[in-house]
Amino acid sequence: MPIQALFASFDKYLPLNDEEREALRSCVIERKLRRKQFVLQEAEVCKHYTFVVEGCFKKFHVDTKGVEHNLQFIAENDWITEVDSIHNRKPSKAYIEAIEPAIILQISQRDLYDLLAKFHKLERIFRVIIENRYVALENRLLQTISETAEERYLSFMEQYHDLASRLPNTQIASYLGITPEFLSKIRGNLSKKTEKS
Amino acid sequence: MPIQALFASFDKYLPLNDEEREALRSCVIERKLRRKQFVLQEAEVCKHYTFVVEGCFKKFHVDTKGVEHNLQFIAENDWITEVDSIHNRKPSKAYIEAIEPAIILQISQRDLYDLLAKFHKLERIFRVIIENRYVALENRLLQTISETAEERYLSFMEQYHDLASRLPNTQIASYLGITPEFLSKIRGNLSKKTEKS
DNA sequence: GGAAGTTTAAGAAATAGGCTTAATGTAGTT
DNA sequence: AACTACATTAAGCCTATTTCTTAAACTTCC
Repeated sequence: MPIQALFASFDKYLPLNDEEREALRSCVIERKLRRKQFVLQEAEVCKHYTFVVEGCFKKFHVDTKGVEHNLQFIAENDWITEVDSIHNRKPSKAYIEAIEPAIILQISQRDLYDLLAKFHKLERIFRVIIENRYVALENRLLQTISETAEERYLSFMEQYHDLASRLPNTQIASYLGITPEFLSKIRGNLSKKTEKS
Repeated sequence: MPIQALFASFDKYLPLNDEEREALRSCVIERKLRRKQFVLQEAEVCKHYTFVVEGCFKKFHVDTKGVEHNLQFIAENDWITEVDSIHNRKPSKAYIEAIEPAIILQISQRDLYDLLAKFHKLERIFRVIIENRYVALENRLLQTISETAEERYLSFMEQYHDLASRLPNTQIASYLGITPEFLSKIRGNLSKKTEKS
């Protein structure tokens, strides 16, 4: 049952009681997605908080020259959040797309607000979720600002080593802000270095 | 009274009642800082949530080569938050330093946790505060990733135009990830462009 | 099994942004 | 008020990092 994954994820923060579980269960919608399907497209207002049960997503932005920039990868037991769009009802600046076939659980903005108002515990859990996201994002910014492409690649591999093998290099390159060819060059250099030593 | 600024800031999210105000007042500590004083230093564990009543701060990171990278500026009616450090009791990776003489209000981590546990409304306000921070940070990342130095400068001026005049160029350059000399070059180019048209 | 997409490779080319120096300007401290 | 320590602008040269290009080999997917 996919919803068990959601409960388990919450329980890591604070264990839920039956009432809270029931309330959650009654407003969660399950969806299956194929590769390349979108959860959210640019200019659309995000209507759901989305929990990933299975599969992997990329969140990306298309710049004025038409180039895609991967902002984030989201996989199992993690939340897809387009914070500005869902809370402030603004059109999204980003796309969110499935890289693999996926199962997700969605809660509508309306239902989420009711849940947060009714259960202090859920409000807390969602505060902590967003805090964790904030920390991850700040680390990402730090890396982007102060590291070379090679260092960023190494940081990425360390942080996402489980995911890395599931992702095509083009996607990783877009995350790192370089071309796939250059990523390949970096890998070549690194394997030369390790051979020597 | 500095604490009025804090109440006013909260009231923008959700109006506080007397009990909540009293609880807040009883655990808030006021501090005055001079230029170049630190609120937090690297490797230190952040012990307080800090609200800026007056003055302006920079949050920065020093890389392996000793170069400073400004992550963020924080001014009046905004919160200084070192999320990872305060919540997970980890040593901070960043420094937070006053650029101007400042007045701040601080709540200890312990007191904050009590407040959040006791008052659902405060939990909500702090959730929304961190969400807003997240949105700002995501925009910053987007700019860093997909814009040229000149575009980043223009975005910065748009977003922080009130602050910009209070900040020395060296600080702005460090935020943009370029040298002060190059920032000066960008400004020169831009004023040439506008002269022509 | 064939088409479409990925990865590696390697050399040439572009350019954004750094470095240096120097002269002038501005603020903070005593 | 004067001294000092930073900040800013400018200009020319420079180069490290990436991109671009082409091509061949390898995968994955329907």
